[in-house]
Amino acid sequence: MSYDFNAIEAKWQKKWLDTNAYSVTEDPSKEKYYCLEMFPYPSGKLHMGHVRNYSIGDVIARFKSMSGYNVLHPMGWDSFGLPAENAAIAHGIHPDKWTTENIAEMGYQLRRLGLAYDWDRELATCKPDYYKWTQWIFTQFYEKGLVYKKNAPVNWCPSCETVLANEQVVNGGCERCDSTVVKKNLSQWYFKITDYAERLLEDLEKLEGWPDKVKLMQKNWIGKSVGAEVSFKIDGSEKALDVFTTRPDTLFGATFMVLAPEHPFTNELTDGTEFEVPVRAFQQKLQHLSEIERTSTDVEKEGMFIGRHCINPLNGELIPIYIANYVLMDYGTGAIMAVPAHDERDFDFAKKYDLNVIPVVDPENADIDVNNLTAAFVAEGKMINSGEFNGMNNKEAIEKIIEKINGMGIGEKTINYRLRDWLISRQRYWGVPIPVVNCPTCGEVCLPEEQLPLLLPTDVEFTGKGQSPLTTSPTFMHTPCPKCGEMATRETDTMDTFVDSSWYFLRYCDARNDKEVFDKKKAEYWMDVDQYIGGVEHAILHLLYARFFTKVMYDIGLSPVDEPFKNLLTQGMVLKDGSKMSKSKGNVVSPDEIIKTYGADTARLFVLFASPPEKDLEWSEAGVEGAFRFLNRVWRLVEELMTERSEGAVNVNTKEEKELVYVLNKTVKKITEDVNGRFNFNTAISSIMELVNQGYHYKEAAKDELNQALINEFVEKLVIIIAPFAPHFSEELWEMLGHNESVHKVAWPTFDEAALVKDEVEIVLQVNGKVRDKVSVATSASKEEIEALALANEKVLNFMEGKSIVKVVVIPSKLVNIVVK
RNA sequence: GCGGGUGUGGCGGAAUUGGCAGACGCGCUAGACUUAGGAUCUAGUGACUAGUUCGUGGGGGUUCAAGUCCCUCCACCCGCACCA
Repeated sequence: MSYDFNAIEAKWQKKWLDTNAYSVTEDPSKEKYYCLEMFPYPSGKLHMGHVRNYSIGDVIARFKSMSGYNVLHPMGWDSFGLPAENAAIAHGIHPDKWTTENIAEMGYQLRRLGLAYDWDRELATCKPDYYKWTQWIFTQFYEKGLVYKKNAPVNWCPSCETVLANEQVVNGGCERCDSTVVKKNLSQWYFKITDYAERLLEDLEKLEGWPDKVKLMQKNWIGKSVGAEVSFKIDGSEKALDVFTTRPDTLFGATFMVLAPEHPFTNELTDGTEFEVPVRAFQQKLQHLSEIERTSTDVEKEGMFIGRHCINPLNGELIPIYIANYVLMDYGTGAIMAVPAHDERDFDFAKKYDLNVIPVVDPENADIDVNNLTAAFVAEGKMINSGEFNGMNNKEAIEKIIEKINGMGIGEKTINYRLRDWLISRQRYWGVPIPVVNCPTCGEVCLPEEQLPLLLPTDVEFTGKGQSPLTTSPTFMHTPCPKCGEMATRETDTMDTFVDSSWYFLRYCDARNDKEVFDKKKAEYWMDVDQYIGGVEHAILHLLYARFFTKVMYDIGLSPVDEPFKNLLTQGMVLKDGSKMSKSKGNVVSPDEIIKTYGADTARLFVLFASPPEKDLEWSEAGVEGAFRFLNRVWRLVEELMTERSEGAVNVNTKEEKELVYVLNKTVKKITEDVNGRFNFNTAISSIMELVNQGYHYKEAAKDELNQALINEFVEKLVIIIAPFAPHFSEELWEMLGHNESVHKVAWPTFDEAALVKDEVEIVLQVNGKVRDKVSVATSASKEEIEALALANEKVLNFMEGKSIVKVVVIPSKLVNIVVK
């Protein structure tokens, strides 16, 4: 017979819900703890990744709460997005209906897992009471000059028929549907995240509680390069070509210039010349390539001379101008000075087109042989072929040459970032409408706060083709200009859903506020998020955008902090048979089924026990059964010991009793350390298992002479320390033990340091580093006593026979190593 | 190509400070209880040539002592990918 998890879980879930058990308010007398898991997209059903994510968060929240913190642990829905709209197109269900139903279903599943959320703060980004404030924040950013509209070549997914941010293009394909992304010229809205590039980079250092991996990924994504912009006069023209280089020291080695084929000078310099036709052909060819074909390092470098030259400002040499596929328009100035001797890419290109190679940096101990170069020399060295700079270390020359060109008025030190501005326009319905109208007289006008929320219209057609569905709504499109009252047209783009999730953690602080975005006082109490938990797939996108939003809102005076997440835990994936659970692979295990068969407590316990949180977790049906068996084992033990206990002071006499007290204290210490910041839930649970095993041993050994006060302490502490992991189970046992208050309101147990000191310790005896025997020694024994004991040990003597002692190493309370020869 | 990570029994994983490798769980073996056992309890379970043996991806090194530190090689995973 197993314990009746169905009845127990239903009973306590109802009670927690009816009593708002985990709802919190600001309480200045208590220290706060904000525990947050990345909110889900309501796709239909929870998957095991959710179960894992939320189980981890729940243990932390419950543990912190029992440790005396005022814990904010909210949940909500990232509920705008494409799948809802695709469902509308495919099945004729309105996205709002589809989403609402999914939220209901998944919300039920979350409650079924027994997660300790403050449901009073539940939010959904697709609801007007939330997106009103997303729109309002947009207008605040607009006022600060951090939002702008620009006509630019953008990443276009032909299948989703929408624009994608750079971050949403994965291997040249759409992050969502994998279709090949193409470039398209469109007028689009951007957030000026590049204005914050330096701070987003610098402040990574503040984030001590973040995994290095994530910080490094963000650092690389921001991609700061320090260098110089240099102006090269074009021969036979008044114009000059600007290039960015990180190696101004190699200026004398520039033997050709390369423009991106889209560079405005390309056409300007070739129009009406013999080069016009071939250049156009080359441009056309590149345009038809996908992003990945265009930019992959595997693609062979290709280009052509366009008939003109630049003049090297330092030595007056004429340098031919090329266009080539490997120079990108949207980084730096879209043009480079090519130094084949010291840059791999330029070297490859020069080899292919037989261009001049002039080395200007020599390795310290050898001379470069120009004629036999097989690769560019990219390391540090000594300047050569560089006029007045010869002999200098090249690092030093960087500074000197920048000084020089600065003095000539043709260049200066510059910093470039790989990070691009954040394109937020989406030609889609199911998102936040951009709160802007285009007025024939006033131009672009943001809606004032009293006109927000700008609601999504309902009279739209979902064709899945062409422009934003909002253009099909006659009631939406036309409106008086908020400034002059003349008839104007609305923006029809909606915002990228990453905008919605960039500030939701702030809204949780005051989720029901309909007067302002949130009460700053409340945000001051709760922010920052003490622990954020989610998948590593959000290492760049979501986490970078959320940091950006928080910084801007901090600068505007809205957010009390300029970094949102103090500590970040990135949990691994849930795998089955070695690969990620997916419908197409047919290896999905549904949380519902597991809960039905074993209960939520078992499901939680398994995902926490099977693997440390940041590693991938291999699903195992046998492992789930093991977790279930363990809970039953605890249940029986508590049930059997329940009647054998009595309150009162614990007197410990027998060896068995001492051992139980020792293990009990050790376990409390271990779990506290494992759960608190280290998040080793797997070892925390294994130590509870050891404690339970010890409980059985004690029961067996003591038979009829059970120490009733000790049993009471053991049973109660056992139930308490299991509480964060198996909340319903422990709640029921706690009630059976005669308590009226929830076990989750009980203070986390402390441990007695003194109980961890044993009278005797086991010492390992080694001869030449190999274990030969183990002996029990009084903990207080001196080094000399231990050594004497070791040297008198029969087994040790056996192994020393006929040899002489070289050295004896004694580590108190641990081991003795006798080195013999 | 660049950057980061991982590698321990039949399996998932422990070993937090250089100090007994394999905690805990799964699986397996045996016993007890039982009409029965896919329940439960108890015991055992790294390998073999059974040793003063070998063993943490391979090879080398430092140390009285190495999964842990150093060098080197291999395999797999993740991120970025012509960023001048």
